Amino acid sequence: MTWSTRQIADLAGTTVRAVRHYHEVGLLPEPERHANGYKQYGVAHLVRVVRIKRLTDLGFSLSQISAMEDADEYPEQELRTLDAELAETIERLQRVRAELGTILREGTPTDLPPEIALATADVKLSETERSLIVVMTRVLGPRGLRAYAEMLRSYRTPSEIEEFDDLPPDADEHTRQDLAERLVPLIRDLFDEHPGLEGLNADAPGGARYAERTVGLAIKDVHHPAQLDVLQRIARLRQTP
Amino acid sequence: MTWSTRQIADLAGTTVRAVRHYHEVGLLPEPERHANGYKQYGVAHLVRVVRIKRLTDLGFSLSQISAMEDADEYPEQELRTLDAELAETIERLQRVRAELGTILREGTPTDLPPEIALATADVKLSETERSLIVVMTRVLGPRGLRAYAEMLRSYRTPSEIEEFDDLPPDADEHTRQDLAERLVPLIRDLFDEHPGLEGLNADAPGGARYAERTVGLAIKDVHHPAQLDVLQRIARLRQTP
DNA sequence: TTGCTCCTCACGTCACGTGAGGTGGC
DNA sequence: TTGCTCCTCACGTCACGTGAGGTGGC
Repeated sequence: MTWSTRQIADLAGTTVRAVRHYHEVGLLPEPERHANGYKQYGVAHLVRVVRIKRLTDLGFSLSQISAMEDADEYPEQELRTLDAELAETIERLQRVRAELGTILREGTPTDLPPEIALATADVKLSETERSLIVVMTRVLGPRGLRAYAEMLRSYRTPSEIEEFDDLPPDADEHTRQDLAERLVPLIRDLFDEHPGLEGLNADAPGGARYAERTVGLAIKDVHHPAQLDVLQRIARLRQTP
Repeated sequence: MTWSTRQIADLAGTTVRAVRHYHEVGLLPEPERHANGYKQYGVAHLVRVVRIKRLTDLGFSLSQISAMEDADEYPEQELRTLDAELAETIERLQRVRAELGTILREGTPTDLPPEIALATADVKLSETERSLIVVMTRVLGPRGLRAYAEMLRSYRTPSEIEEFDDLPPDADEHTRQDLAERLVPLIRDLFDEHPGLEGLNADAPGGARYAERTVGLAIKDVHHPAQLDVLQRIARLRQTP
């Protein structure tokens, strides 16, 4: 008598499968059956399913609900914990929305962290530059990142860097030495204009050495031998003025 | 050369298992391997994992990310859709929090819908009464529910109803008739004081007939034959004044 | 016989988590 | 030999969704 599975599901505002699932996990006792094997639910079952539905809608897990039924006292602690979790989730989602807002307003790329993305909003960068920026964002500390972003804000790829990026792998020594010599002053200017670049990796989370090694590996990975040779020449030129 | 699985995972701020999962679903190409079978990731892989991490943190699913990589144009539509979904989620969670707030402030039970829970906040009810209220909340429409809640607000279980709830299953005819006769005027008063009770199920979502049948079944379920006999006597008494 | 409702397996979903069992270089 | 890191299965998580295949009464 009374109700079939579909009927309590509809009455409780849930699905047939959910009701069966509550049987499976032991949250809802199985009712008696009709001669043909059909389940027959009563008011007590409906009350339980409605309760489960209410609590899952609030955000409780089935095992929490199960524990609360067992405890059988007013679940104040659980309610407060859930409320705090919801507050945290809401805050996180609001931060995400704020970020989505900037992305949509500024048309910033989706693959860089917010600050850096904003700093590079109206800067054209090569693939290589973008890749190395990503690596930087992963090894720098907050202060280093800010200094780096500040530098990027006024950065415009010089034609010499374009030359460097497009350097043929078989470029002869003269070409490489010449390019190195023309790059050195640019780098000097960059450091002069942005003193923050000096101690860039001072607050790197993994340590300055780790940051340095990581960026070094990245640089080796994205450049071919001729380009690496130019970089070595630059290093030598900067050491012996 | 360059990085092991653990190393890109750490650099990207994710887990080794996540990186492997991205291989499994085809979001991340497998890198070359060292002689011993160890994977060797490069900058391109790191950039990709960081991008995936950013997008999943924003709330995109892996298949959405996959589709966005294929499309390769600025995913404005997707960003807007996600933003709208987040706005909706936030609103829902805020409603839930508001409800949790009332529950915590008023100490209302967690198994009744908000309005009704408030209406019955300082009313002592028997198990049977509570069960039938739950059933009512599932069959009434919004207007019916409001009228019902309004009635409950001033409801105090009369001693005759307590008698009815505690009626022994083998109560003799005289007892049952006497109880029925004493209950009739109470019910009349209830309807007189709350005219809204008249068309209670007029806006029931499943139809008035369905609501009536459902509540009828519920009443049959929670009472024993002696009690049902009293209810029949009441019905007869009310029809022939 | 056809439709409709109910039933019980049992695999699928999503983004990984978590061992189990084995290998390679110090 | 012991520790550490890496590897590949492969099952587990959570709350159900979704068929597959079969039954019972009109």
